[in-house]
Amino acid sequence: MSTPDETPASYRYTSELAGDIERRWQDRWDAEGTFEAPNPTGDLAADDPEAGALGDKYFIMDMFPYPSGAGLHVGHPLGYIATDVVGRYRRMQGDNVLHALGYDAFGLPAEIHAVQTGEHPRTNTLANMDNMRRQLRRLGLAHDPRRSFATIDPDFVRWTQWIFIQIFESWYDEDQQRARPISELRDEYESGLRTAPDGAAWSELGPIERRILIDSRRLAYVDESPVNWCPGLGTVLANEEVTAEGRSERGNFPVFTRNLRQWKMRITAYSDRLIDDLERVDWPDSVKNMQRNWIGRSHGARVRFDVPTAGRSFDVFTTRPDTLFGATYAVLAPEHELVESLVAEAWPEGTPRAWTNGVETPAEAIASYRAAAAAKTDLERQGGVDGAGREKTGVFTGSYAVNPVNGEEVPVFIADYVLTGYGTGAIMAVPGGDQRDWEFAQAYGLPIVRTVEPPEGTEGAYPGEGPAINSAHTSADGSVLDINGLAVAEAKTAVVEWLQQHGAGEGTTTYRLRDWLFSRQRYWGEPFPIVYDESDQPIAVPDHMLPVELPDVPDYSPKTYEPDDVESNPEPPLARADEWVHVTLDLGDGPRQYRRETNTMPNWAGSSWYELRYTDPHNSERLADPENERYWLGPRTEGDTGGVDLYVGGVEHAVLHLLYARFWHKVLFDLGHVSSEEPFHRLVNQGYIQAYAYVDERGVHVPADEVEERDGAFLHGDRPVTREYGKMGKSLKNVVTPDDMYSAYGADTFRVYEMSMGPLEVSRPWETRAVVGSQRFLQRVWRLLVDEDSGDLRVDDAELDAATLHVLHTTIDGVRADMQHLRFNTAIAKLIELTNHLTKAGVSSRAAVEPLVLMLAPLAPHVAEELWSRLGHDASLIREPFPVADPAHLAAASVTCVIQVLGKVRGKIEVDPSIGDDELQALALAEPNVVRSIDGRELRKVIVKAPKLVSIVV
RNA sequence: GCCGAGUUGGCGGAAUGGUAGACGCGACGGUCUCAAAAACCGUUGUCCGAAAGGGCGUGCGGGUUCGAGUCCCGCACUCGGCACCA
Repeated sequence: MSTPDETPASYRYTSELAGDIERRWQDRWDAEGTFEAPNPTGDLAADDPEAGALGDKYFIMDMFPYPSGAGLHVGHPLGYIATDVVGRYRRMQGDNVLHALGYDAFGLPAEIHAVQTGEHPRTNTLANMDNMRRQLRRLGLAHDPRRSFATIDPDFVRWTQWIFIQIFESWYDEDQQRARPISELRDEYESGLRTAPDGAAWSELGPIERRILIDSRRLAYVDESPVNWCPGLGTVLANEEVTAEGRSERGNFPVFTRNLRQWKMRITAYSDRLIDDLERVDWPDSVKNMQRNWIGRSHGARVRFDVPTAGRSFDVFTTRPDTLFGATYAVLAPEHELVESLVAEAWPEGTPRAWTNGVETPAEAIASYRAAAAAKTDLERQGGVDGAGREKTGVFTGSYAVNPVNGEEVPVFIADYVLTGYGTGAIMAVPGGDQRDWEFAQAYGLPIVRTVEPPEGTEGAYPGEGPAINSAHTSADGSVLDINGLAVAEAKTAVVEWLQQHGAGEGTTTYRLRDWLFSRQRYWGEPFPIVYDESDQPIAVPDHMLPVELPDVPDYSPKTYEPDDVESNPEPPLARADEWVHVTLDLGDGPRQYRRETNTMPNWAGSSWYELRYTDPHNSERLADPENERYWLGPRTEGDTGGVDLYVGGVEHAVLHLLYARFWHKVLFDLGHVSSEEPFHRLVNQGYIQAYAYVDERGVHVPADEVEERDGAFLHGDRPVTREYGKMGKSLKNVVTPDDMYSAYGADTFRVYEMSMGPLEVSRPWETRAVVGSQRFLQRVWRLLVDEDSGDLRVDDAELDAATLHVLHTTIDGVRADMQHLRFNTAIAKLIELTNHLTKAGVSSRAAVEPLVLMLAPLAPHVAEELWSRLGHDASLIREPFPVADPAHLAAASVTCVIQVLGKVRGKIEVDPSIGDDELQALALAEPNVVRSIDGRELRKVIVKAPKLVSIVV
């Protein structure tokens, strides 16, 4: 039992006191609308809008969270705290800061929960959002609460669907390199300015043919083509959602390539702009590289190979037209559309048995090879995760094609090492220059011709640089192509030129990127604003009928199948909602029967445009008023892309969300709906907070907080356990929540600790026992200002001594620089040094502690506000100017000069900062230990960098 | 295989080409206390030395420089992305 005289100081900065302070200030901020950012126009405009009164803007965004049922662990807020520190710092610079947080609330976990419980996914999602809001509010984030939203809000869905319609109602004009309204394409067809790809005139087409022609050009279109079908999930998936192992990113089910009729978005039209505009944004190189890689632009040539016996030709794509003389056979992907027309009636005389797979006729051999390829998962087809050493298989078509540069007849194979969908789905095979072709040639006894001189001792294919060899031919018409001796680059140019002149090919560019598969067979997503009429062609739902809301259904799951059931077909849950699917609508020509699209959008839809909605979250006329969009996102200088000033989030979205959002934003830019060309101007990837987990000898995880470290060993009770490093998660029993930190230390300590652990971009392990260091720091600051026993203010108005002035102003200078560059860890270190100096010097002067409190405010806002108010200020410090260093106090009274002899430090002397070179050299040479080190040797060179360094060479 | 990032004490991490290890955790010693906790003060890369001082030290091997964690060349390892992409 404690007695009164044992009671600890009642005004110590404990977790209880911190909690009281934090809750009090959070309530006050809410009540006063402290973080509301005024808009130029609309419902969030300032009450007394003077022209230009808003000041400079700064728009900060976090990658918004998915409201998971598990709630937050201490890793989640890292980025939110960092952006909050920046926002608070910018406010103290006088900026109008837009910072808010919404919720990315459609998605699979809620749907799975709904399937299991029968509860509508909205119910559970809203409950999860409430819990997250509570956890985040306690952090004291300076968000404008009026601008929060969730992607499932009917108002938000309305504009997601509206954007879909914009994309649906537009086409990509390759000449102008931009999207244009589809009506302008129709006009061009009608006026004869443009003809259909097959040359048919508009006037000759029937109404349905016209619609099909137009529909085929839309940026959002329905298409039957190979897609990733995942029977285990019952849905199709985008390429970006399939792992390298050919499985679904969610659930890890096998994925099969199937021809299915699905919605796609023509993101490939933007390939060049998506690559080129990366130069114009301030993003980490790693993310830029991942996007470049993913889009996969490669320059090369398209070469036409004629097949005289079939009266057909096919194009191949190659990045190495210089090796064309070494093309000794050609390969088509098994799915290539020309395969059937190239298959010979019978095997030519003398066909090697290996080429036929022992089958009687080419048709049968091809059919069985194609069937076998179709039944394989992508992984099986690739023969393993590692590309090396995959066994090459294929079968001869029975036909020969003509190599255009030398007239040689080369056999045409199909083989599954050639992929449909990349390039032209057909290759010229150059075994001398490509390892895969080499392996195939070895297996099938095909000739190998080297066309680049390999280094001595080369075995196998040589894909490198070198002079061209074996590469000359004189055609029947007497024209000569001779590239022997040329280096690769020149040889490429020469061959492409020759191909162009002879109508046999041309230089071209291909991309790895495929169009974005946009439909999902799920319930919990945005319905498509699309209906079909009796001709089965899609029609956009008119704007005034938006949003198209999800119907209530008894069963939220799509039909799922055995994970490896290749023959299964997608069946979305909405297809079973008969009354919703079949509707009577008046689309301008009287009430008619229509059928609704029953797929839903992928959960990337909402995050593809949410940056826009923050700027004008309640606008019911537009997705954002142009004036508001221009103010917050518009370009600020000539050539600037515009976009969010700072976007912080995990690197896991490098090629998913960030690519999709850029694509949508560019479409909206082309169509004139936004003034910015890129959504996010500056991107920072925060690291992950990781954690140790412990496994006992049975391989079972034990609670991490019960493990003790003794003599380098880890023990759970008396049982030894082994340590693993990785994620924080329930199953690993190593979760630490923000709530744990709030109650043990308070939100400010938690914030300071997370920011002090290391650079924002770096992943690091969580260590709860180190948090106390940040608490001690805040306690020392508190103690500088407040008497722990009486609670009285200890601050006086004494003048600062020179040493304190110097420390104070170098700290201000350094902290400002660190804040500018998001180096919060070193900013905190400097604030700790200042605090320790003041503590040691016994200084509690207002002239020192006021700047300290202001500098602390972005990092530990609650305790800073509390101290600021105790210092006698009535108003919040949120817009108080951040301290500015006085250059007069940046120079120290004395400087430590380092004296090196032969590059080694041999002495240190304290000198006046304004000391001259000659005087300093004399002092240095007189220093006893320096004299001893020189040991009478002759001075060959003395480098003096006054006042910090003298370097002596003997 | 290709592309990118990284490798510094027991741990997290600091260092415009100029004192390597700021700041914090931990550990050790001390003050206060009957005692403990908290708080506060001090020590803490390593080896030799009583000390003064000296040797070694930023993944490895070279180089540039009066001087290299930092710049250049080569290599190893770790992490991330892509990958039968022609």
